Amino acid sequence: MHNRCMIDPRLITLRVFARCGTVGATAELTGYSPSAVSAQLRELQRVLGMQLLTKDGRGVRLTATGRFLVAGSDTLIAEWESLRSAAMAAGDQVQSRFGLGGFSTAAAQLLAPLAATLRSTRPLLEVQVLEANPARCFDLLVAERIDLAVIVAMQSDTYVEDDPRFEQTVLLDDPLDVIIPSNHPLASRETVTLEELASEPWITEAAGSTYHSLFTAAFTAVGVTPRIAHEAVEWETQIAFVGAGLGVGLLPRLAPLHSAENVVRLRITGKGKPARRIVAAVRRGSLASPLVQESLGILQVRAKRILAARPEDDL
Amino acid sequence: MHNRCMIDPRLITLRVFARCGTVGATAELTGYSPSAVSAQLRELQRVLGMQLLTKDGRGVRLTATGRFLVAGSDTLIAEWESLRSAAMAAGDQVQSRFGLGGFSTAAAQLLAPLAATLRSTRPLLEVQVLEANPARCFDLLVAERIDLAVIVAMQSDTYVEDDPRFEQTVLLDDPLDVIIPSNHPLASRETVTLEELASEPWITEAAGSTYHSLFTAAFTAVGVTPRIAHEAVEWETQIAFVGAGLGVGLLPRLAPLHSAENVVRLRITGKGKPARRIVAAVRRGSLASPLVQESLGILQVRAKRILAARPEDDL
DNA sequence: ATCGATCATGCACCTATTGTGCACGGTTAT
DNA sequence: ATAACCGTGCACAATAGGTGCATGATCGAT
Repeated sequence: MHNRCMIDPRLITLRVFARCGTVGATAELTGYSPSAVSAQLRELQRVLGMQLLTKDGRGVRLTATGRFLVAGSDTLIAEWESLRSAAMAAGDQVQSRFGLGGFSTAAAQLLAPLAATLRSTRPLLEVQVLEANPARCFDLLVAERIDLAVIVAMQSDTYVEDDPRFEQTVLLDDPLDVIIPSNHPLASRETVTLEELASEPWITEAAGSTYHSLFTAAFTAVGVTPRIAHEAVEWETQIAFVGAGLGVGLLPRLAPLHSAENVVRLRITGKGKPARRIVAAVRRGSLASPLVQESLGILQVRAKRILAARPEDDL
Repeated sequence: MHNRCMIDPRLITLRVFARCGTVGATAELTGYSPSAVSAQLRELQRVLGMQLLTKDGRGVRLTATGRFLVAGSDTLIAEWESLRSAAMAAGDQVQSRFGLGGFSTAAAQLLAPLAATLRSTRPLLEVQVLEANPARCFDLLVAERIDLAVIVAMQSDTYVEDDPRFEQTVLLDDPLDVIIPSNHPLASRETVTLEELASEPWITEAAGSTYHSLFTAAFTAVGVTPRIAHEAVEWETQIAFVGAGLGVGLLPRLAPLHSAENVVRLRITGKGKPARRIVAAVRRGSLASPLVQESLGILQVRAKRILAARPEDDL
């Protein structure tokens, strides 16, 4: 289970620490115990002869040298990933472990089939799927726990498109639909605009969550300020709220609506066509790896099939 | 004493193996036992999931994948050295170990003072000097046993100026003199040309040795084919041979002639002014390291002082 | 062909690196 | 003041990783 990476695991630990800021969180993310993380970082400083950490309140903080090292290590990691991938591709070799990460519907609709396919085409490959939210997926990528993540990219999210640590591939744009109670005046319509629903009570996720920013982005695009009446965490909960007549909500096309008979799904028309973008992310440099290539191919096919299954859709 | 490097030591071992071709030689060079090297390479293949070695007769040989990996790892190592050096420089940090390598007179005249200076300016730095011939110095650099080498560069040698693994700095050009018996007809002269000594019996090192190629290069430059009468390994032996009237020889200016009273040293004039070029070599990327910078500075000063001590010389 | 030399590797054994679990001291929030 | 949190040191345990020797395989020389 240990280092499949050529870079000293302690440096990886330092990188994870740089992301989450505390020894405890680093331990949780890497799978080590807090004392192990502490010892690793101490050893790293001793071996390199650098002071990387300083006491800061009840925690520790990276020194300037530490930040410098972490920042510079990005290209180092990418270089290694690139080399490893190229060597795997050049030698027609097989790797033994492959970690996947993803979030909710993405995981269900894309990762599960991918894992199943890989399991059949490469019987002796050990595939592991971890469900985690996008932010954690990136952490897991950094921590080398997973090799590929399928995540939802926000337009206005903290993650930047050109992070030197990752490479991303767009899989598909999943449009957001509106779900309203079946006894709603607009329930017989095929399509609506967000403006028409401006005065409705909305149901969304808690502020700060992954989908809340998607929600607000959709409305700011059309210049409407929605009234948020309720908050739900799971899609199922939100659907139940809508079914109970508490309000209306946004639901990605990929999220199934099977169990709710008193809720209808309407497509959104107008200038603001909100969508969530589903992308695959890998560590920078690993794109050339045969397994990553194959996986991306499978995901692309799956995405195309999903798009094709839609009746007559906007591109 | 172990990994001061962030790159997996097993990859370093693989790189050393790529240079010397046998497990035994790799073990000797890295300081491990043969079984350890064997186990390391086996582990490396298991972890990476690549077949890097193949049986070849009674030995093993790199596969195409293995060669690819080794070739690509050059930039990876350089990248790390560069990062480490930059971090050291940025953070005003000190490293604890510093390995020097060099050859014969170079070691004596340049490395010894350097080591002494470093020992005084950085008391808690552990300086280690290894005497080794140029080829082995490069091996030791690859094996991370030393960090800086002072070696003699041949014009027509196997090492290439732009090896992606090393960076080299010219320290000084050390001209070759002629040594002849003091009862020789030309002994009263100040200078001679190689043409004048074309028919003399020459004393040099065995073919294939470091200085033999320097020797032949000097003569091919003036279009003369010398008659090699005797072979000697040490300068002292050669000088003794000349003193005994067995022939004449070439001697670098830096090699001292103190103990021989019946031998005279003559400068060479004419179009072919043979010289050996003394250069400092480090792993590519480590030039930015404060210690390397300081060391190179000290060496340059020392080289300049040596040049200045010469009466009136060719540039 | 035979013998010896050379080379890689497996095995038994040992060392020491490295991880865990728990307790402790310092720091912040209530 | 008390409680919660964070990082670290320590005893102990696991295991990765080392050595030394014996073994098998191959090549060169007599």
